Amino acid sequence: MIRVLIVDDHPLMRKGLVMSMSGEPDVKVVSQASNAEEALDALQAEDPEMVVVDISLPGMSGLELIKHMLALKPALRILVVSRHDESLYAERAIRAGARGYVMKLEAADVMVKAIRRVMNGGIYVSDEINERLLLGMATGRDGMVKSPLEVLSDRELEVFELTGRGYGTREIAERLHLSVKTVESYRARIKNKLNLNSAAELMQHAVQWVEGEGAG
Amino acid sequence: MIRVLIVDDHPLMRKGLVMSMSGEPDVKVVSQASNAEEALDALQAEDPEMVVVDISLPGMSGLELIKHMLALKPALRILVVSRHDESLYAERAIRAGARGYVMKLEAADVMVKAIRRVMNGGIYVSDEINERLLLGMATGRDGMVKSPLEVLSDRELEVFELTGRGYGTREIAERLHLSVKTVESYRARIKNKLNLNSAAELMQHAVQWVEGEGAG
DNA sequence: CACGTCTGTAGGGGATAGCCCGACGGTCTG
DNA sequence: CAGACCGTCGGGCTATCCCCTACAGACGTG
Repeated sequence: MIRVLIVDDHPLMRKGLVMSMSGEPDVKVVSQASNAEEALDALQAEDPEMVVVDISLPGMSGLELIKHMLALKPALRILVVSRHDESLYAERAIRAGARGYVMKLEAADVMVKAIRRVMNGGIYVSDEINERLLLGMATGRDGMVKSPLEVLSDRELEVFELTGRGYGTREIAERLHLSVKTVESYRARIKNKLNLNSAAELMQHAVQWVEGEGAG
Repeated sequence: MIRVLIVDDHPLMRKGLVMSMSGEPDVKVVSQASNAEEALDALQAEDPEMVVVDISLPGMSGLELIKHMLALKPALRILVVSRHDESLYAERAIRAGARGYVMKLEAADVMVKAIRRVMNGGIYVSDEINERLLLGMATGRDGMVKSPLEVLSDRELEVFELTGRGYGTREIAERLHLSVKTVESYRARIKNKLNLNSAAELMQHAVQWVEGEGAG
């Protein structure tokens, strides 16, 4: 029996995930959470074997959540679902320790397949992503298209995305539970990495990027 | 019996939507579609009373789809679900003829409530959005989103546009040969007119507007 | 192994921008 | 003609920006 915790801020999506697993007699959803705090609580309370987690939680702290959960339970199997088809999110997720990455656009049977693969000790990503990951490893991870996703660190990317969604420095700090000063540091580093000269330019590019990614 | 068509590009979300309605004996999902074309086909084939549609579809936007569907079946009741908490989307959706707007973040019972309200001839939006619409009506305008072009004065629009191009207050002042204080005044008035609460939000909307030149 | 670099976190301090006030003459409109 | 909107600014307080510094852990590379 595989005991699963679901973490997604969309109640309807949680329902969809539950339903997609309902056909599997040996898979049981033991708890659900809608944010990182609830997820960590549920992790302690229910001690599931697997967590299915949306990386785009409010505050986009999905990657952080993965790291925290693995710090608490290193043997935990984590499967990421995301609305992003951006394969670099997958790469980040895997690097953070997740065992699989499934796009929400994919059907329910893919979910089940991914869960089984992960429970058997494997890693599940789409063929396309798999190829890119292998390619990246083979070529020493450079020579691809330069996008914020490539250059920015996890934390920087979170700040970048929230910036693009119209949040101010203070709001971002609150959302990520960081000092305003830390957020300022990230913004400075982002500007540096992306060759931007002012906060206005940073905002502009962040908004454009978020728009283009369909994130939000 | 309310016959419902579901339009969403996420299979899991469709499952969630179906599940959220499964408790209602008089509501039946007769068809599902993952894009606008399928939706229009299903509309013709099944002739449902209601459509639950995600506005963020690939390709043709949900708003366009709504207009097309209403052109074909004017009596159709359309309920929009969206991942955006952006109230601008809700207003656009209602203006396009939808009878309701529900965020995916909200729970299943809200969905059911919204469906019932809409089927009874009403309109369902969140309290917050409702308040904004009423407020808009109370202050003269009919609550519909007007493009910045319509609401803003010439000078305000210039500032808005330059803001969206990534210029800071000082740069704008220089370009327009104005005092920084004057530019600040315009920005304040713009925020007021567009119901924006911070400089970050202003930037965000300005960038989006400049990008799409007012299209949604 | 030591050294540099990247990352995550954060503070100090001066410069700047944002934000809430008010103001004043002009235009347009009911 | 009163009232709203428009273009234009200032005062003054706060928040943000921006540049510097710091430091510990990870990571890599000579």
